[in-house]
Amino acid sequence: MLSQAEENYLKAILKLSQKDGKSVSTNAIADELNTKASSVSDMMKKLSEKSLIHYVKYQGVSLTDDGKSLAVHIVRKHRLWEVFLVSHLNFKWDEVHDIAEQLEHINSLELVNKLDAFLNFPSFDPHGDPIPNAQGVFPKSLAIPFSKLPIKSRGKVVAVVMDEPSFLKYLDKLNISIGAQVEIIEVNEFDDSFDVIINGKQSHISLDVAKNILISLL
Amino acid sequence: MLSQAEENYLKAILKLSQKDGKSVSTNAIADELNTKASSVSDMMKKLSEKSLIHYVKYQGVSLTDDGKSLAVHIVRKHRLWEVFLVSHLNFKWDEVHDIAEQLEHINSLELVNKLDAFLNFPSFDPHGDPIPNAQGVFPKSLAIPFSKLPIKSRGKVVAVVMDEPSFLKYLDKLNISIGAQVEIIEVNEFDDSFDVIINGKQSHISLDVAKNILISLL
DNA sequence: ATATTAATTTAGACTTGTCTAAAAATTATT
DNA sequence: AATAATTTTTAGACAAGTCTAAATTAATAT
Repeated sequence: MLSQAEENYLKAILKLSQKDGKSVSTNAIADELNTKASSVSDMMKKLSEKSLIHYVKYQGVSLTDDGKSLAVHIVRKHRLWEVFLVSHLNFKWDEVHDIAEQLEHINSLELVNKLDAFLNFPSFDPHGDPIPNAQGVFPKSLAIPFSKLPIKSRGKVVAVVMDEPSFLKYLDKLNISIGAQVEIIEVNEFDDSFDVIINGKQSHISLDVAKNILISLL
Repeated sequence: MLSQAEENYLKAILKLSQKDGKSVSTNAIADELNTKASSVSDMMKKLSEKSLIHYVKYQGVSLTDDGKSLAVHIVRKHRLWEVFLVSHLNFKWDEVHDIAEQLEHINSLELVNKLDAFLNFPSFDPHGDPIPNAQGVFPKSLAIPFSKLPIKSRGKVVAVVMDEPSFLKYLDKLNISIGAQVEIIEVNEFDDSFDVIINGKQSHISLDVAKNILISLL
């Protein structure tokens, strides 16, 4: 049985190692968890003793198979709860993160699997992030960043990379939601912004925003 | 913001003061929470500092208005989650306690109230225990113990007093569930047991069991 | 290749919640 | 009412998780 703190560290390491390459640095973890590097060092010792991470002093860490499957399971819980909150309790997609952060630590395999069934085994959460199945396997998606969508080809929004509420609310304002049809009509070189069409209506977005929207080609 | 430990103490004090009279003893709390009297003493100081209990050394404790409303809110969450687990996730009534014990500590007023609405504002949980509303008011019920049901008058099971899984499973075996029609046809003085009719079928239960089943007269 | 800078770890301290053992207060007994 | 038994509290210790400040290792720059 892991503590919530330990679970949060595993999750952070998973997230960072999925984003970047292999080994994750102490500082990166401290950043991700808003804690201090010294606290991370302490915890790395503990997780290493439990064989959940590979840890060599000063060399960064990576998850063991055990650690990874625990971390993936936490992500699974987080995302399933997010689906529940949005699709059954009428939360908006920018409101669910903090609550799911708590719910992900509820401990009951039976609960998770029954929730999964109740929700009809969803493959993606409200932000389009993939939900691992009971075996820990992530569904594949061929999404590309909106910023890489070839000019004049049409795509469908399938996910967002960031899930900060402020960003999600901004997307709401732009009328961008999962499933929206989009197209780039022009790239403005001087400020790296895009003229785009969203569900038929012309609009304008920055590179930073475009990078955080994932598209599947139509 | 209270810790889970603090919340559990408040809940225990509420439970004990609802059962017995007024002031709750250190030992009773220790018993209820499977902890030691010395740990209780420590925590009583802390809760008292936060004005959640009235505490005079060696005199037992009682909840303040603040403490009581917090405790009631935890009970509310616990019971709402139990309803969800049984009515939407197909758990049995003897399986939900431990999971609800975890879920009751999830912190989000909005979540609780949306869950309440989603469940259609239930008044009783799967064990027949009353669910306080958002204002902390418990629904009234006129239930009496099965053991006090007058002979030959018919009643309906509305709640159980104990919620230990073993007891609930035993009730399942006897075909006793919330809503079952019951009647006492004879009291056996020599062993304080009852000959009863449950949903039309004759059966036999002990005083201990009968005391833990609550009935409303039909 | 050595000096400087940055990253990481250690040492020591603090908080929360728990425990055991001993002391103090209350309650029960005769 | 004095003593015995029980209950409750205190004192001191410990584990988990965090922090600051100092020390160590690694990386970078001259």
